[in-house]
Amino acid sequence: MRIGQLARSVGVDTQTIRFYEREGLLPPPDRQDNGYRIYTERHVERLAFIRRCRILELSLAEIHELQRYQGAPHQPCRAINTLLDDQIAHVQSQITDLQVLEKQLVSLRASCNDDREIEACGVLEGLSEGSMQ
Amino acid sequence: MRIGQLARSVGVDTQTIRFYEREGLLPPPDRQDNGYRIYTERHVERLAFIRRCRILELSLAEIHELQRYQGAPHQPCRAINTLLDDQIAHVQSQITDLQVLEKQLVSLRASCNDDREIEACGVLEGLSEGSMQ
DNA sequence: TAAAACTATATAGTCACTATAAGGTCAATA
DNA sequence: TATTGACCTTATAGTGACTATATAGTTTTA
Repeated sequence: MRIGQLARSVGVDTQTIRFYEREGLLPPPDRQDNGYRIYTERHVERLAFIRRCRILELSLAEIHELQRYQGAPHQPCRAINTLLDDQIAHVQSQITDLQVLEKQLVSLRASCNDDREIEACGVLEGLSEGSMQ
Repeated sequence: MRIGQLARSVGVDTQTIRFYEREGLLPPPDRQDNGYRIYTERHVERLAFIRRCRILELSLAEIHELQRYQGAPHQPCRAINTLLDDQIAHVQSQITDLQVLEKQLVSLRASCNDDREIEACGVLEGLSEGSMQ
């Protein structure tokens, strides 16, 4: 299949596919005489793998790492689980940070309604005078 | 004061200060004969305002917008509150997304322990076979 | 036959910095 | 006096994961 069909079947842009190839995440496929890339089922699977990892917000470097593990099937899988544990910890800390941020924003928002002049706006005041922790 | 002292007093890098100046967020200060920037208390306040906004994850464009409002003190402050409401909504949706992500990661992680070979690793299997929703 | 849909490469833009290079200025010290 | 070190200047490139644009060649469809 050509790049457009691969793109549609996995749900990514053709540009993204070429980008993954340049980055070494997707092996360079054979070419037709006219230079068009021709992909196989293997490529579909490989690209789908990448996308699933991206949905889980693994970085391209981490995906690269996972691909290296795939090439060494008889090694222990501890490193894979560590990678995932790190990602879980990272996501959890992001959630915590955002919850703090939300509280700050909501509290700032509560300091004003919509019927004032900017001069008297509690929000701008709060931001200007550093009444944040 | 010079750029280093401003940087220390607000807790940013000198590069970041010059960057904000280039971006139009911080007004260009006067210069000494040797070309060094000299800052006033006004600049300290202005920079601190920017940093407080950044802590709340407002974009530089949004901070720019807030600064424009500061120059029009007799306009209604509805737009400011809308900006904040949008930011709150954005943060809340990020939190929701990350919570879904965390569930997926934890569930994937539960499919393996550390004592297998990569070939049998439940994590890699889960990622490869698309057993995700 | 001509238009449309597709493919190719190369290059620049996004965001908010951060890093690096290459150099000028100033005060204190050897 | 020479030099070290801390500070300042500008310009340019890099980060991550794409996304957009420009330009051109090819295939398919009307």
